[in-house]
Amino acid sequence: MMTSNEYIKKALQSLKNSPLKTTKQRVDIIKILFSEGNNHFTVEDVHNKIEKLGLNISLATVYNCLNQLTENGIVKSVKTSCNKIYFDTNTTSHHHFFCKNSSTLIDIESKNIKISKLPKIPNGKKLDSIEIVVNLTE
Amino acid sequence: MMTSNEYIKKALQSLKNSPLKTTKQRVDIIKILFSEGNNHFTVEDVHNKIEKLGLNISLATVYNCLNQLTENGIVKSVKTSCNKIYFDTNTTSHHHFFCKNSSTLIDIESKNIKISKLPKIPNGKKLDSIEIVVNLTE
DNA sequence: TACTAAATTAGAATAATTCTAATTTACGAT
DNA sequence: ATCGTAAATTAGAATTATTCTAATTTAGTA
Ligand SMILES: [Mn+2]
Ligand SMILES: [Mn+2]
Ligand SMILES: [Zn+2]
Ligand SMILES: [Zn+2]
Repeated sequence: MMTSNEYIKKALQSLKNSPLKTTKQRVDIIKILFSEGNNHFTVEDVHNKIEKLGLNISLATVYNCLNQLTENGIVKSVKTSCNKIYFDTNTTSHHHFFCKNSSTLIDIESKNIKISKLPKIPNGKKLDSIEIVVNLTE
Repeated sequence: MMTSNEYIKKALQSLKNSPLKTTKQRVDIIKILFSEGNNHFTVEDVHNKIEKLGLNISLATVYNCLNQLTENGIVKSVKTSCNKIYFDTNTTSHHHFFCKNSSTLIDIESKNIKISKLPKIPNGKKLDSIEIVVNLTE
């Protein structure tokens, strides 16, 4: 089990290894994202934390930053049956519980879910990924 | 295998059995939706067909109608990794291929996919539904 | 035929996200 | 250390999908 500081350090190292420049805004956002280990955030969530911390980062930068962290494999984006994009600090292949009442995502590790039968992929296409969402209610 | 006319008749009958009034607009939209048997439509798709047919149905009505058909179990809504809602004439429990290049949905019948292992549902919540999307590329 | 709740409509409003174009910054080269 | 430049940030406008509003029309019933 990694500590939150280890998560942050690892993500900051990935940022350094990426073609992205290490800006104050990106470092602050990474610290927010990874400070609780694996987690799921909307842009709104991140922007709220930024305001609470008294940091001044514009909404456009939050969008830019999260999209570029996604493009560079530092976070992952998850679409749910609600209309916002979630950003996921867990970049491994995994699945989710989604609670419709509280709009929260909970990780399901790949090893804890198993698909034992799949239809054949339509001609001319190839498999990209499988996303399983287990919707919950309270 | 049902003919498209049979699909349309069945859906119009469901409309009659629902608390919704049978209006010209709803009948036209149902004919568009079910004219090719099982299919998936965005609001834009339906509105384009309406314009092509020279029908005059406002966009607000297309939204109202599709939402009410969904609420009354005549169609089903599907969220994908693209940002539009898809409406599905197949109201049975089933899953989907989603081609990211062409933004098209293809049904996967429940019997052709099998989950043999699921983690336990978090305390205090109950299972609502499982949605599997098999993302494809071309 | 008349009544009334429901449906339709055009356009305004909203929500999430992306774009624009001006300013600022990171960082490699001097 | 300073400079030059491509990249990043920013505020605000624009866009996209969808919902809301409130006036008008219609379906189905009495
Ligand atoms: Mn949230
Ligand atoms: Mn479409
Ligand atoms: Zn996750
Ligand atoms: Zn379907």
